Amino acid sequence: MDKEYLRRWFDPQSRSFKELRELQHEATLMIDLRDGFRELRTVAGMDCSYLGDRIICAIVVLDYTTLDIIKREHVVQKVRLPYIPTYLNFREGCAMASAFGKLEKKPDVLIMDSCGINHPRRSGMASYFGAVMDHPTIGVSKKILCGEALVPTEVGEYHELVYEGEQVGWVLKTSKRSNPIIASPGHKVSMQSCLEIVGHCLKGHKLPEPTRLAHLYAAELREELKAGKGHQTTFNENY
DNA sequence: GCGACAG
DNA sequence: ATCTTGTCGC
Repeated sequence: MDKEYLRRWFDPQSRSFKELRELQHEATLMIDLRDGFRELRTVAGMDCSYLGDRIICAIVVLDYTTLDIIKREHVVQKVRLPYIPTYLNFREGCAMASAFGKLEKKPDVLIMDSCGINHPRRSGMASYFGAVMDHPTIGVSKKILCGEALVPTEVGEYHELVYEGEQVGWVLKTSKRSNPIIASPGHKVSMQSCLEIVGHCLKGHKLPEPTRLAHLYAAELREELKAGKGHQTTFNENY
């Protein structure tokens, strides 16, 4: 994945929304929803936080069996696009690709704080990123972007999320007090494996460990930057 | 036109 | 996502 390749897929600069939609469509054509991993030894979670005009992307790699942390990486960049529903991949894509690129050993599967195929154009961040990077991904979010589902009320209960007559993910009740979460296949992960992998990573909290820990790490880095430690922290502008 | 809408 | 105080519950 050279810089030019990443720029083409993730940089929203000087591009119209029509062009961005065409890129999403192009990525969608590459999506494969069959399991594309050989074994599950590691799983990573990736999430972003913001500070002013900067975006902080954090990634945490865990041992799949024990869920212990193996590695953490992050990058800080300038934000290039405001938040616009259904175009999140172009807001956070550059930072995510850069942080992911820092990992010498890629995780067997990557869980992202976003949508997978549960997207109006089947191009949620997890699906778009997975297809472009050709890596197994799963999207986990806290709100439904599109689709409908029965509301699970008992911890452990889950239902199919359906959009335009097709199942695009799952809605799961993961903890007593919190609202259900949504899990959707991104790329190279089947609908069944998506449910099993996310279920395996649950540890009593609302979010699965990979994403929960990445979220905490991103928030931690944000506080460090705010405190002025930004210069001794990793600076990684552009891709 | 109006409301909804991942992070 | 971020801005924010107290508050209820395991």
